[in-house]
Amino acid sequence: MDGRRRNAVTLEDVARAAGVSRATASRALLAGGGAVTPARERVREVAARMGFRPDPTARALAGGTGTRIVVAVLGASTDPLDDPYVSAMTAATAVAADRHGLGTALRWSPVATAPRLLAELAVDRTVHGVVLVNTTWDALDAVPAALRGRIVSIGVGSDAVPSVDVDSLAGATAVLRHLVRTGRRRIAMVEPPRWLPCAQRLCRAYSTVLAEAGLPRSAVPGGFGVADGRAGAAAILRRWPDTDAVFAATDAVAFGVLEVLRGRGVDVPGDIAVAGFDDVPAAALSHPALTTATHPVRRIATAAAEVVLDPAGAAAVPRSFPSELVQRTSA
Amino acid sequence: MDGRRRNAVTLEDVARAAGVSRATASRALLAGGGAVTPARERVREVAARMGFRPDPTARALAGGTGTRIVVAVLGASTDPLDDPYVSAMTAATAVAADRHGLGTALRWSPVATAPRLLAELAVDRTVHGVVLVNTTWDALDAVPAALRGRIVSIGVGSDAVPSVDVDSLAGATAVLRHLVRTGRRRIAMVEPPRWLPCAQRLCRAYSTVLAEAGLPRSAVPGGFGVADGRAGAAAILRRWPDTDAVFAATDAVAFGVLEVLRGRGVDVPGDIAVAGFDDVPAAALSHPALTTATHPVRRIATAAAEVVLDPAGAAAVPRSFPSELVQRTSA
DNA sequence: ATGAAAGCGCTAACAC
DNA sequence: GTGTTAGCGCTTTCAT
Repeated sequence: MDGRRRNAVTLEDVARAAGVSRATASRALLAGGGAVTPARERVREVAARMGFRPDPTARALAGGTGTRIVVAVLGASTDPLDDPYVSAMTAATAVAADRHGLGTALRWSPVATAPRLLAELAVDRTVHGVVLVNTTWDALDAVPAALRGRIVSIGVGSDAVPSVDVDSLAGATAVLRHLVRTGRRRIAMVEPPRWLPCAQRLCRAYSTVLAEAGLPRSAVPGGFGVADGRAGAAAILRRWPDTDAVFAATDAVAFGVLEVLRGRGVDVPGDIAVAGFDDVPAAALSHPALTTATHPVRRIATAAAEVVLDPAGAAAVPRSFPSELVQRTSA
Repeated sequence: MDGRRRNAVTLEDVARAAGVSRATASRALLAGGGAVTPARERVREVAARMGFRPDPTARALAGGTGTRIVVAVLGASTDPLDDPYVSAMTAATAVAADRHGLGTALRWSPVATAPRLLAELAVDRTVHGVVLVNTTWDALDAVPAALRGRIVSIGVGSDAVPSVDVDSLAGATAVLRHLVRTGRRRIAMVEPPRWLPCAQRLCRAYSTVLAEAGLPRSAVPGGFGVADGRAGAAAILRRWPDTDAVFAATDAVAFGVLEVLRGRGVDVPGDIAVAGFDDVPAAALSHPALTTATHPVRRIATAAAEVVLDPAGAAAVPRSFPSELVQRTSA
């Protein structure tokens, strides 16, 4: 298309200007906290003055480190692209990676074939790091050794795989306590999918809070989507007609619940309170506006990206984020 | 972290197996539709048999082509990350780029400094191509020559910059005709931001359809977001109390309008019909469910990515996508 | 058309 | 610690 682009100022230039070899210049610029030799300082200064920007591509080729961080989404649905949560996560990662001159890729796999996906990523020379979304225990066990140190999980982690997580137990507890505090006594729940480990905390919170309050349990299995909410609501109303609150495992599920209740002329929150989980953009816009638990998706994604982009500084990255009650009008 | 990763099968291996030099093998694999020499065929066959996957990183270093396609978003807001449309676009691009072993980056710039952003991208060796979102005429004029052939615009284009677009004139016309057909006679509009060229088509559709029907115009300036909808609705009700329909330039704006109407006890669609534009996920979930125009965001993003990823095959990529009325309950 | 050779810009062994 | 020497895997002159 256009003439070949050459790099503005290369390491070679910097080295020459600083009066050292390329290798020394390279080390001076790379070394995290090594000794503070005069040469090192000089190189750094010269590089800064000349506006040297290391070429990530060359770096990747020489070092065998890749050029992209891939967001690997495990799930039942065929396209995580329709999931606002996944899109937001990917976009935030794309911003974070950009700051390091790297790119981001989005790949999806059914939960069952996660091991194969991980194996592929492990041998792919273009992948710099991996962010696992919707992590399962099996997936954690299947992480190849070659991915160690450059993979991070959103949700549950393991000895080998660091994680960035949200305190969903606290968030769910806050939501449920809110329901109890506002006088609800027949609190039903549409559960999250069974295969997602970190979602089980919502079930724990449900059991705990209801036990504390001496209230009866009434939970039905569910999933991630609106359809699960519709089915769940129908089942709940059938089995426990005296239900006065529904805790949905995700906002999408809550929307399904709201739809069914509206269809049956049930007043929300008058007759039945409804609470979701996630605080997607639509939550604030629904009618009634959804009471839910909010999560800093952007900060979570940024933290995860940081962990794989700069393993050295990973220790300084916050790994746990809050899940907090947002009280709107549905509950 | 882990041992150096080497490529499974390199071009060198293929060349040797095919009994030719690396250069020949490279050419054989690259040439689009050159002559069909026996050697070329043999190389291709051998490569396929050996499962050769060219290393995008090496390719980028040698050829000066980059490793990532950057989604450059122009806008007034500080973070396009909160915009579901931008997130979806980025995620779809991240999937498309992945198929070519490349990554995606997301970068934002105020409309005013678009030229600077474009200049930066033009000299950045890591960028393979650019997808411009929310393109303005000024931005098109500012596209550096070095970006020619590897930049595509979503929305308006120019001689130098190909575009992937949606037929928003048709979509808006369909929405407005629907309002007229269902008996609305005082149709107001909350306009899109003035600086976005492709959005002006909605204004054109509004003028045309209303003129055709012999109806009076009542438009107020607006923007992209919920707040613009709130302000717009208030202004409209004040100036034209007999309004019986509102056409909002985006779904978010429509949500703002709905909020105000609900607050004033106006029945939608009984008293006033409301229609949006875009069909974001929340549109189907709002109450009343939003009548709007739907756009295949995913296909649009994929097409745009394809244009910059494979300029040779760009001619075969669909460049215009439909904008179609989705009738729900708000109008 | 093909091969030999020269890089792309950087990192990493290896000696000193 | 520093310089020297090899590459990383591919594309692209330049001769032939």
